Amino acid sequence: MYLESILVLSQTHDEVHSVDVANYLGYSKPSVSRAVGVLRDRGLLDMDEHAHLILTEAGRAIAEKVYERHLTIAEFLGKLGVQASVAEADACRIEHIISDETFRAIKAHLQ
Amino acid sequence: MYLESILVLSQTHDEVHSVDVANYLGYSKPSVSRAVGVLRDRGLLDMDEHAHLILTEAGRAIAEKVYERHLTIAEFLGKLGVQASVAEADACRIEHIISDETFRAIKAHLQ
DNA sequence: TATACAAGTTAGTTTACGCTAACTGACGCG
DNA sequence: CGCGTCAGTTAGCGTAAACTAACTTGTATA
Repeated sequence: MYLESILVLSQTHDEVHSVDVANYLGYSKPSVSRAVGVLRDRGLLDMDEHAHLILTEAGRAIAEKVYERHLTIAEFLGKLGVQASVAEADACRIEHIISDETFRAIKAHLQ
Repeated sequence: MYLESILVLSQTHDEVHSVDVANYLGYSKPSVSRAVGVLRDRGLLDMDEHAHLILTEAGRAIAEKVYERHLTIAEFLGKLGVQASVAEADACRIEHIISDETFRAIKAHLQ
């Protein structure tokens, strides 16, 4: 979720700070600070000297995978007749828990 | 998940014990014992003098709702072409997180 | 230049939910 | 009769991920 948020925010902001992620997700600054530390330890993002959050290649790959799932699932739910705002919210939860196989089936169904 | 397990087990067992739930879910006895305590405090189940687990009306309602979701989602994923065992596993996770609206849309689609 | 705010971190708390180890109590069997 | 086993509970641990309070630090402005 954090990686995905950074990716999404980077599409509309030149630079992404921890505080932007906190506002976007509705979390506290310390929660984001902790998460950034964990993700940095795992080699998924870096912070430059101005505290801008930069996804590494590995982090960007994960973020893009999750974001693609998000868009696909939300579109899929929309086609099932689910209201857009609800589809968004459910996509946020579903994107993290379904198997690759189920995701591929959903994607194939849309095409 | 616990309530749903008790409902499912009660379909094949005359009586459901904590240890049955533990085996079914692959959790330890203390984990089930704690969960049973929490669910009892919330008025969702009772234990009789022989430690049989009995769902209350409220508990049964939740268990049936979740179980219906499980069956419906698994069937839905099956129709999308997801392998049965994977559909089962994904249904287990999805059933707990989707909104009522999304569930209704899935159910309507099957009919 | 001093102050005040904004961003980020540190420290410590809470809740949830797994676990193991060890205790209690009932029950069957040699 | 006593002993082992099985079910359930208690106590305590670990991790994850949220929180608040309070600290640091850098920057902008009055």
